[in-house]
Amino acid sequence: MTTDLLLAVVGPTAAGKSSLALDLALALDGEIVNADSMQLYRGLDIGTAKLPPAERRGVLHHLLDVWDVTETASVAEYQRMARLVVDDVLSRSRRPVLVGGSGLYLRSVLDDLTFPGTDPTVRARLEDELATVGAATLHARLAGADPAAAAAILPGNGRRVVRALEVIETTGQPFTATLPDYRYLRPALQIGIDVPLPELDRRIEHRVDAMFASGLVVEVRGLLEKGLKDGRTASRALGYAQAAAMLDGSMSESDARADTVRATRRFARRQRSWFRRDPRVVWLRAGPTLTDEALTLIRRTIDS
RNA sequence: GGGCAGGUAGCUCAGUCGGUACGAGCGCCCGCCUGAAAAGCGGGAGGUCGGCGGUUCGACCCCGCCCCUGCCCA
Repeated sequence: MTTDLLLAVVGPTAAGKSSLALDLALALDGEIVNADSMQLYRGLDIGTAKLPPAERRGVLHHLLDVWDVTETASVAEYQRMARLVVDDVLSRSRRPVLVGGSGLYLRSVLDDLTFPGTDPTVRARLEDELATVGAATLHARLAGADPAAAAAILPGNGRRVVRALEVIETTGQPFTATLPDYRYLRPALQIGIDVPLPELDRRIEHRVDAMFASGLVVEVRGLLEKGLKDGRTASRALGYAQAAAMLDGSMSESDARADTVRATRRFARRQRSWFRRDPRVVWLRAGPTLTDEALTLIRRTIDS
């Protein structure tokens, strides 16, 4: 009997995670813990498909609206917050239900990941170098300092090369460039929602249309006044970047919409490949019996 | 009816002064991923070059006819 089982609802965007999570939380005395990097932002509502308070059916939601749009997202910070929340929920004998499509964020909670610290000064200097000398040069330097990391990071991936160099410089330790094996820190069950690709693509298109129709552009106009442009992460959110481009006249509305659909589809594929890789995810087909199947699976897991 | 431009990867377009299409961007498929992860990075599959005929050892590139698209003239 596992009383402290952690639940997670995962899968690509627009698969129906929020809805299933809500059903599960209602049936199991659960509380939702957001694991979506963009829903952590205050004000990113329509474009992130954040469930409006009125539709939360009384279920407690954690880790929504905690970052200002100008802040840069950070898994490490999310990890700290999420672990505190999970412990708190469990301490009240409630069941945490993590929901979100940010794979690394999920793993930062479920698995034993430790993120080495960061140093803004070192980071800024390296990013500056990246801009001037290019990724290949920095990768060559990495090869000298940490051959294993260099072998694991592709030379063109400037971002990761910079991060690796930053860690090596600030900690004096080599950079671990590969994720740890799939092993839960504490009992957990990840339920993946499986939606056939053509169907998923259709849902994405409808969702994007609905977002534009229900005021995404107005939302973005307001966020721009709050400094969205200065936000390194939030400004790149799907739909937000496009709506902003539309507002500054560099993109037509129909292009913004089409580009958002395209980018979201690509994103969904990246999510799929991330979650499919994790052998622990139990996939259930989207459909009318999804909630029941999930509940059966959960009860069986708890009793075993 | 006449003139001009053009018809090359799913799309937009390069290209070969005749010698097996060097293609590019986007899209598509697949994968990677430890402090930006809705980000970042990589791999792959797709064209026989509008159609027919001719010239030539050899044509996508030359010639003829035809079809299609756009613009112009009438």
